[in-house]
Order: sequence, then structure tokens, then C-alpha cells
Amino acid sequence: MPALLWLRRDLRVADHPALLAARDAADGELAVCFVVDPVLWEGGGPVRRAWLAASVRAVADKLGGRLVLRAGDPAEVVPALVSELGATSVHVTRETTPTGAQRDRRVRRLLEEGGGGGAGAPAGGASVEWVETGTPYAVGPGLVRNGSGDPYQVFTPFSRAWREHGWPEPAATPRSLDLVELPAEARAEKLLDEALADDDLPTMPDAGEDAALRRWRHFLDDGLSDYASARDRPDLDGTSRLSAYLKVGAVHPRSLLADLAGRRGKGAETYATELAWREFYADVLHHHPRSAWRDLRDGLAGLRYEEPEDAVEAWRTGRTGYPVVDAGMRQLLAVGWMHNRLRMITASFLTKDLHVWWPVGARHFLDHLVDGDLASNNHGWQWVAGTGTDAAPYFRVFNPVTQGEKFDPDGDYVRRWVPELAHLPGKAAHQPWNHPDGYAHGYPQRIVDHAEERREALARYEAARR
DNA sequence: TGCGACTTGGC
DNA sequence: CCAAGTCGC
Repeated sequence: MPALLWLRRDLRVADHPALLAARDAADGELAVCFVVDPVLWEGGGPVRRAWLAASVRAVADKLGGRLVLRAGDPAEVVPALVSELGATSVHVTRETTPTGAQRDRRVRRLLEEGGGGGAGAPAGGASVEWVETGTPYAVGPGLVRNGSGDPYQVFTPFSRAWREHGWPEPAATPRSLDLVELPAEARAEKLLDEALADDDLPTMPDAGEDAALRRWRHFLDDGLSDYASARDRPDLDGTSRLSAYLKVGAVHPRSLLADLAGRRGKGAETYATELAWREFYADVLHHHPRSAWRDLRDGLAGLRYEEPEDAVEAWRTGRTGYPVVDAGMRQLLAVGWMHNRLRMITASFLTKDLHVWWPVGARHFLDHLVDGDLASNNHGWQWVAGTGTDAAPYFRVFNPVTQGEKFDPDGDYVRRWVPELAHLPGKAAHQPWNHPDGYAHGYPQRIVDHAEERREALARYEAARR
């Protein structure tokens, strides 16, 4: 019986349970499709669009060019494909984000009613089976519960229970796939081409699961042993840089955890904990879909915010006059990625030094990050802003100079991304105001006084808590 | 229910 | 040394 596998956040062939389920159901008549959905396509910025396009192209190659690419509303496109193929089942990896899950409910209902079908579908079609296999996570969101059966609100107990819950071994990689070929749709191909042709795109890594696995092997050999300490150093290449691949499902976290299982040491454990953060935030979003763009806790509902347009623009473009903040923001624009330490520093600066509401920053990050993930990004922002789970205590305000000197001790990171400071030696790059030539090459003056804004932020928090 | 524990800091 | 609320058991 013909079957259709609809790819979304699972753009790979290895360790893909839904692919295996679809193959087994199809009995030789399997088609694999990707739908360029205008809601997702236009909802994200050009960077995410380009990374997704590159990742789709990569999985198409991996499938021997037999990926069926279509454009349009999935509620029309998927039933139409089902008719074209005569499929009796549609297979997916379960989507767990609010919009993705809602879209899937809609498509599923249409298929099960048999009333879907785009143009040319036979009237009164038969019911089509909707099969969800696996999720983009080692443990599906919603499965980790505390002793009372409730979801966790705090990371550490979650991570313990998450490890205890465990996960299956990676799924087998299919030896060969005999896929049904359907006519390509020029409009969808054109959308991918356009997304990749943008002149203003940052430098992106190679897309696809082969590139992801190469990077992972390299990290296992070269990075893992120092990971626990190096991961916090933006001047070193201490992280795995896998986040963008995880985002599109070019690699499944279960595969990574399986490789870590055989390795002793702090690095392997710390890396697993970072994956646990990703799973925790997906779990939180699963239970609190509204927390994507609203305060998870309403304790700071009375906090007073500013909308300083010029200052926010200076933040976005990396011209705040605080070297480490500007380096982070420029790295984001240049390569579509920012070191995690910088995500915290720049987020703290926007929320506590400029007193701007966190969604303004979360939006900017999502628009420019190749790894932009709603759950991790927005809950991370809420952690900094003090409205999330496990929120940072409100009195914890990052000092951009202290942070810079601590985590970029030689100033290398700053000089790499802020050429106007490239002439300053060592950690002098963190304080151009203390160097006679500090502003010799056009670096902007500080737009605010950190000590003053810190006091202001604390006063505002104090007032809001009453 | 009481109590230990809590990613990432600043001064 | 400051600062503090709340989660989880």
C-alpha cells in the first residue's frame, strides 16, 4: 500500500523512526515529501529560510534526488499528494511546537475524514491513516513527570528524571530506499532558490546530515574532553556547533547521546546536560504553549519597560559601545550564530541595561539565528528576564566588562568581531575608554552607563515585586 | 511539612 | 557576603 512520509524538523535519513515506519507500511511504494509552507516560510527571517532551504536540498540529495518538493498550505498540499500517490497512510515525526501541533491536527482531520484532496482529488475519498512516530527529542515532550504526575518547573530535577526515563537506541539506517518519484513542482524549487540567492545572507555552515556527522566526529575527537570548561569561552572553538543541525533534524539527539554513552568524563556528562536543556524547554513549551511569547510567570507583570528605538537599533547592529555586547551582536549578523555566553550577556544588556521587554530581543534572535528554536530561545530569554522557569534571580545583572574579561580574557573574541578595536592589545579591548587610542578607529561611545542602569533595573524590579 | 537545593553574578 | 522565592521530595 503506497505511503507518504512528510518531512519537517527531521531532515535526515539516519536514526529516523518515522522513515522506517513509513517504509514498512509502504511495501515498496514510499514517497517522501517536504512542503514549503508559506506560514513558516514567511514567518521566519531570511537566515532561517536559507538554512532550511539548504537543509532541504541536502536531504533531497541524500534521497537520491527523489524528495517530492511542493509549496502551499499543507492542508491542501498533503491531501493532494495522497491522492496523486494513492497513499493509505501519511507518516510524520510528531511535531511538538504549538503551531506545528495545531497544523498537524488540521491536516490529520482532513485526511481521516477522507475529504481532503486538492484539485483533482476524487470526491468522498477513503480515510487515510495518520501515523506519528517519534519526536525531535530523546524523550518526547510531556513524558517526563514528577512523583505526582505533574510536569517539572525546574531544570535540575527534570534532568535527573529525564536521564532516569532514558531513551531508545538509535533507529537503524535504511540500506537503500526505493522511492516513488513524483513530478517536481517548479514553484517550490524556485522558493528554495530564492531563499538561497539572498545577497545579505550570513556565512552558513554546510547543511545536511553528512556535514552534521562530520562535525560531531570532529567534536568527539577534539572538543569533548575540554568541553566542560571550553564551552563557556567564546574566544575558543569549544562548542559542538551542532545546534543548527539539531534545529532542522539533520541529526537526532538520541544519536548523539548514544555516542556519548560509551565515554567517560565531565565533557560527555556536560554535553548531555546541554541536550537536556533543549529537551526541558521543549517540555515546558509543550505544557505551556502560551509561554512562547508571554511571561511564564506573571510575578513581574508590573515591570516598567522602555521602547528606546535608537538604543535597540544600536543593540541590534552591535554599536552599544560595550565591546563584548557588540561583538556578540555582530557575530550573530555575520554568521547567523552566537556563542551561548554572548546570548546571555546581550540578552541581559537589552533587558536590564536598556529596560526593553524580552520578546523584542527574542524576535531579533529568531530572525537571525540559523539554530533559532522557539522553545530554547524564548525560554532562555525569559530566564534572563526573570519571568521564566528557574529564572535568574532578578538582582543578577550581567556586567558586560566583567563578563568580557572573564570569558574572553585576552580580548580575542572582541577583536575578531569588532574591527574598530582590533588595535587594542589584550584585554584592553574590553575597555576602550581606558585606553588613549581607544576610539581612534571610530568605535562608538557607550550609549548608557552600566552602573547607573543596573541600579535602575534593580529599582524597577523592586517596584514590580510589590 | 520542613528543608535542602537551586546553570551561568556582582560588588 | 549579598539576595530570595519556590520547587520537589
